[in-house]
Amino acid sequence: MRYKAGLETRERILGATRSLVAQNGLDGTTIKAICELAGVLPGSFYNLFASKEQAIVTVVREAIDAVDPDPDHHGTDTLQDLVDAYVRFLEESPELSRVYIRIGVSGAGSNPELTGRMVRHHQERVGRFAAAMKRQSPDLSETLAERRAETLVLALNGIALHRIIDPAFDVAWHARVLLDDAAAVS
Amino acid sequence: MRYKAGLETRERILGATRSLVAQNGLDGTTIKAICELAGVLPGSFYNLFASKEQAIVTVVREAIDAVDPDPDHHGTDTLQDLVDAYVRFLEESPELSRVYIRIGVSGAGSNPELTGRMVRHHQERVGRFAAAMKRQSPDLSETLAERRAETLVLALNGIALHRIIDPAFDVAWHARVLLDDAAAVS
DNA sequence: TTCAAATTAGAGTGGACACTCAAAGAGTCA
DNA sequence: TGACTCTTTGAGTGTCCACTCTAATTTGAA
Repeated sequence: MRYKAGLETRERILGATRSLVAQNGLDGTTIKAICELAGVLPGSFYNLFASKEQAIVTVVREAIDAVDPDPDHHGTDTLQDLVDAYVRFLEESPELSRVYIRIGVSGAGSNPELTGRMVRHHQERVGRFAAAMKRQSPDLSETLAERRAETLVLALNGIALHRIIDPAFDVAWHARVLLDDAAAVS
Repeated sequence: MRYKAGLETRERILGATRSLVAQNGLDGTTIKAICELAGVLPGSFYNLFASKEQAIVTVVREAIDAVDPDPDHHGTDTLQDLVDAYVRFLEESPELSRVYIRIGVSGAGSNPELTGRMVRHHQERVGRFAAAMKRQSPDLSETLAERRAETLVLALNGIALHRIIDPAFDVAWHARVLLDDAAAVS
């Protein structure tokens, strides 16, 4: 894995895995399909990855990390910033976002490392939304902000999900409705 | 399929299928597991069902139908009635509701009949929510009510989804937040 | 140019899968 | 009871899966 050729092949394999997981889900993605799309034979695949799962986990990690934008902005962004960032992620990285939603949905399969990562990611995400909420309406109690933030995050996931079935679905508009409704209360 | 024994076996198989699909998803459910849980051998399974898919489709249909409560009430129920009914379904039929969410959400696999059924179900559901919204705030335009209703339905799905990962999740509370937020705007 | 290490090729393995089938066993009529 | 149909049995089939292995080829540092 030190030569240039190997690194290129690795990228081709990850790209193929990303597309296939986005299209067919975690279970529906086979080594054969990955190899064909990447223009590689099984021997090459297993020279670079220990297992099918390793390739998929790599792609999934990539997807989870891509959802959390600008980690530096922690503590300054508004609720709208966070919602906008998510919408942008959904629109600008359709393949990665499909991967992200697929795991969120299928519970990350049976991989414990991935499940743990997804749960932690969710908690962090809710925390970040809750902090933005509290900044916006300081008289909100800590726990109420957390719970309301979770409602919003999960609702956004519900919206994002529908795009797997209907690619033309207007995610931005619906996300905006959720944001406005939440704002109308506080 | 005319004798009593056959009908009983059929029910046992469907029950096993329902549990397994709820637990392991559509792809993760195997004939072997269904047969073991139902206390039946493959030959018996194939005496009653033409394929694994047929058994799964039967269970999925059941789940989709169970979401739509009281079809007679059409045209009289409030938004809160509809939300409450969904929450009740989620809490009282956990297995069916997991099946429902798994397909609604994963795009029903690659079965076109099932996908079509799910899309139609979604549209009807949105229509029913939209009608309740218009009844509540008559000055809402037709299309706006539809789109806002869709936002609500999808957000509810997002909430329901989280229960697959966390069975202790308080669906009712979060559903209420969505309902109240939506009401606060109109 | 040499040569060890990295990379590919591609046939092959064992296991799990959905599904079949012929024969034996029950249930339900006349 | 006889006769017919439905049901169960359980070993068996072919296919596809993730994954392995050996030998050939390519790479790049010295």
